[in-house]
Amino acid sequence: MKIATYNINGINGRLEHLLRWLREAQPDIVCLQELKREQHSFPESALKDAGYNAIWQGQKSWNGVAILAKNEIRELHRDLPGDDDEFTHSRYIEAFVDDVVIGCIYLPNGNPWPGPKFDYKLRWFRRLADHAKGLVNRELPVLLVGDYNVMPTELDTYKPAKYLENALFRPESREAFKKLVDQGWTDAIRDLYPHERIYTFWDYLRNAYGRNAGLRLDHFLLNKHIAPRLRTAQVDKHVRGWEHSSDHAPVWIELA
DNA sequence: ATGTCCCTGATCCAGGGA
Repeated sequence: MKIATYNINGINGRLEHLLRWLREAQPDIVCLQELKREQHSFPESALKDAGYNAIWQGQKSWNGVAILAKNEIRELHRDLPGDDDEFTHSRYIEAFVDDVVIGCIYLPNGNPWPGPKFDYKLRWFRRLADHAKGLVNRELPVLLVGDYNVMPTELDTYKPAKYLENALFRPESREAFKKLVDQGWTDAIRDLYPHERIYTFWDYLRNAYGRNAGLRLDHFLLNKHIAPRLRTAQVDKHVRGWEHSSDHAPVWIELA
């Protein structure tokens, strides 16, 4: 089983990219982030024609998450539980697909630090951790997949010193990610490749992709009922090199 | 500070977000 995540940075102008990549990669389940499209205008039929069912939580202009799958999708949540008026962004959707529970995550960016956006990121992180605590020990395979907007360690950025004041690399953000993982999750890519520099994002600025000035922001967290099934992982880096691509590349793992 | 790209809403550009 192949499970992927792709921050598409606007599905409006990127549907053809998505379809092209789906054709070549043939993932079984895909988590998408940054749809930047309203709920009613999601390209459901184009994806259906491509062989994928979908559930999604859209929003005008910003955010937006979706889960695609070749098989039946049973929706569990369209947001993190709780009806706090503070959290109005479309950043989480969760479903039961095949034999797994999968949460699709688009964590707030949080820049600039310090400031209200950074505080919001940490509050959102706490809310995710509260929910994750209830999932990690479920007697089911569970995955929390998506754009965490965190580089967990110095290995996850081409130039750590440059990011010390960046919300994606602030100690508070890294600590929040570590606390989440320490609940009992496996960071799939780091587990398979403990010492390699692996990036999933290259900024549009300053020819970052050409210089391989990347960041690892997109992560797969696996609970103990699925971590032993992990076989391989890959970043489809070439997709970032396509014309008018997203600033993220698709990333996938293969499970036995 | 800068660079680039996507989005919106009001003009063919500015401002917010990443």
